[in-house]
Amino acid sequence: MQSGGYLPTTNDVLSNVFSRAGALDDKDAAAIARLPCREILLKRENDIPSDSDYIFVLLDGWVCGYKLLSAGGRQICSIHIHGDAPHLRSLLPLDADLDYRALSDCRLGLVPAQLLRDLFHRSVMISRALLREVSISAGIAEEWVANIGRRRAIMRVAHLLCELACRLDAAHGKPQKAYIIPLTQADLADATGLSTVHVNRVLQELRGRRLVEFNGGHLSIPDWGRLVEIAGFDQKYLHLDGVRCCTL
Amino acid sequence: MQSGGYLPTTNDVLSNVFSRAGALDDKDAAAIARLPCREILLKRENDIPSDSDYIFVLLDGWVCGYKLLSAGGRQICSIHIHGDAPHLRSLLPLDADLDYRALSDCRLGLVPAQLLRDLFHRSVMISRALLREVSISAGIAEEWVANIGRRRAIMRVAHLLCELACRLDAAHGKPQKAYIIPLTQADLADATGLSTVHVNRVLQELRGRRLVEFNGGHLSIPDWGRLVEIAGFDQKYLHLDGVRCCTL
DNA sequence: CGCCTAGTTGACCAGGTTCAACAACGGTGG
DNA sequence: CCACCGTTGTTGAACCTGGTCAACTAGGCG
Repeated sequence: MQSGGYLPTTNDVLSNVFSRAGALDDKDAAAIARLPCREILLKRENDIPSDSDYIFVLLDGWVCGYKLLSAGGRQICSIHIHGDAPHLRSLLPLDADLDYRALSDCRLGLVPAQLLRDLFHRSVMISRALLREVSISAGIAEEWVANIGRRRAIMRVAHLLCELACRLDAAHGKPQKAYIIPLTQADLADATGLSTVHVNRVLQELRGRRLVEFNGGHLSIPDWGRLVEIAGFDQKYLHLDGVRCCTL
Repeated sequence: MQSGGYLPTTNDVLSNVFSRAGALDDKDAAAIARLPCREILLKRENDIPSDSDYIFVLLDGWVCGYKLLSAGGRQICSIHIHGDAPHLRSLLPLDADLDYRALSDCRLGLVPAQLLRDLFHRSVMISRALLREVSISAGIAEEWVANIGRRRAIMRVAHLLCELACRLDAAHGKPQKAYIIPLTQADLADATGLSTVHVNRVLQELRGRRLVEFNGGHLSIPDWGRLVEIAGFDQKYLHLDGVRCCTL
């Protein structure tokens, strides 16, 4: 886990997520602040127990949503950082499509699903916010389809790193000089549809071209402009409105 | 276009989509029935004009959501059939991530976006239904990520055909003997992240193994069980609850 | 008839995979 | 303190899936 001094609570994260679509009124804000939450710690590589009575939000650390294929192999379909609430989708009575796993040691907040569901039914702003979240995550998945389906290996990896850098900038509210990204090369491979060996070679190529340094979970991007260019990256799909993203 | 005698109206389609998450009360049903709608015809290969004042639903024919990449090439990220309302997501004031294009001649229903937005703000059932739709489409996009990222060419094509067959079955309310799928091999290629030449070879292989006949837009599946098996297909992610899908 | 689109085929090529071995590192237990 | 182990990253060589290019066929339609 990486965050500095201050530790956000589960209620903070929920209130932040729900107000992204527009300010909440006092009643909703109070209801969210009153939700009884519980925290748990999870070690890297552990699956998040899927308990349909609770929704988790990510307070600190990294999580991915993944699928194991019958043919063998794993595909990571989504990556989440502190402050994300990917699991909100499970408020709907749809079977879970994804399993979630900790990519780093992490801290999760658990909220009783039924209470959130009640909130969603009562408040227009909250249902709108939820819709917005799910809608954005659908857009990200579609960008991943395009990334994996139609880009070369080097572009794929560059594109993913661009996305993660932008989202970290947004989460911190300002452009970062360097990033802590606790993914292994195997994780990158499973997220980009490549083999770990090839991810390794691609990273060397990116390093050789002075575009990216990625070592031991530490990412730095000496030339953001050129990286964006070769990745074909356009951050619009992330909808990080308001937050100026990365250095231009 | 393919549907037989009866022609659903835009209001029919909306009411059907919105009641998938649970029965609508009389007030909502009436409000939907009262929405003023307009129909337009669109020729194959034409983009659907993106007018943020209107939401389109697909009354007849096929449509895809796609992206053009800066590196060149097109990726189809979603495919839609009659009765689908993919564009509902644009009720949110988020920039459109996808462009939509007719894969066949088709008939669209246009609904004033603001009226739908009002409905969404007033009705819990409708907001829930919308969330459900968007959530399912996110799940489908994630399955596509896994399909393109981690499956061989033959599995990818087989998987896509399985998905389309299931969705057509569901749209018609019962398993079909054969399917009309007006996609070219180039369309299949852009949806699966392959080249058209390779899609051609894969289709020959599938035909050679007596698993799939696909010619001139006509699909038949002599051995559904084996096709599902080699595709690694599991229809759960489509959430076509209630409709028994395809022949087992 | 000529044109355009969709499908088909062959030859060649390259991007990426696979396998295997090894290096670097940190953690753990004796 | 060191030996051992597991994990992650790195390298090389062989291989192969799938891409590219180019030519050709078959229909459909003005």
